[in-house]
Amino acid sequence: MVDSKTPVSRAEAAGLLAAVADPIRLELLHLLVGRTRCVCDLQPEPQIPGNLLSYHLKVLREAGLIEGTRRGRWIDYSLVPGALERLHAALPDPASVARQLVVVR
Amino acid sequence: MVDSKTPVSRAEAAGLLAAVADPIRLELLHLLVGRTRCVCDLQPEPQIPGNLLSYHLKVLREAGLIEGTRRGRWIDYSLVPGALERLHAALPDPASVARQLVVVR
DNA sequence: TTTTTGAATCAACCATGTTTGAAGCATGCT
DNA sequence: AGCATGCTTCAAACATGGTTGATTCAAAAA
Repeated sequence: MVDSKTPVSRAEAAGLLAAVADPIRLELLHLLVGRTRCVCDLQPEPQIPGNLLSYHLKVLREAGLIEGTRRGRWIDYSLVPGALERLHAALPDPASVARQLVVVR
Repeated sequence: MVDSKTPVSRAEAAGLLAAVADPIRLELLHLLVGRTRCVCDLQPEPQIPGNLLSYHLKVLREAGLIEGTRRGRWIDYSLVPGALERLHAALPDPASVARQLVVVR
């Protein structure tokens, strides 16, 4: 039974993975797992200039993985619902290997 | 309980994902799920020149995701055991979000 | 041994992505 | 209004990655 909202072409899947295939962006994603954070405490280790941080947030935003909402002077970022599921769905499913090991011959 | 053979730093994880964040390589990976194939029938759609195919296979090989063994004039490629699991482990775990939704605050 | 086949490698070229520095914009404070 | 803060945007410099064409290599066939 397959997730029907993921009709991902290979190109789309690759694009989604590319958004995350960067140490800084992967770190940002981890910082956002399960919580919302203001840009100001979204600094990875080691620290990076603010405009660079902005750039990487933009890449994740344009990939539809995160979203930001303004709160006064600050902008809070959080994962878009289903973002992690969509990422995993972009990868081949390990379970299908097991199935083939059983069925094929 | 965490998979102990995955002490992946963010940089390592990002590198692994980068190996797969390309439409051609993602397609190659899918072609190898559950079966071994000779390079000659590893042609993605649309077809690509042989040397380019070789290049992409090399990227996947150097990432430790696939391996090739020579059989006469041909070389058979297959997934390295655990390759798909390692890829998924490079992404944040969706389950941990659920946990935080329950535990936090 | 020469030729053919399947595949890898190399160097050059082109395209894309990342980083930097400077400028811009919205919000809130005085 | 004027100024400070938090964040984004822009253009230029730089680095990396993908593609191409030519060459090389190993194994098998002639």
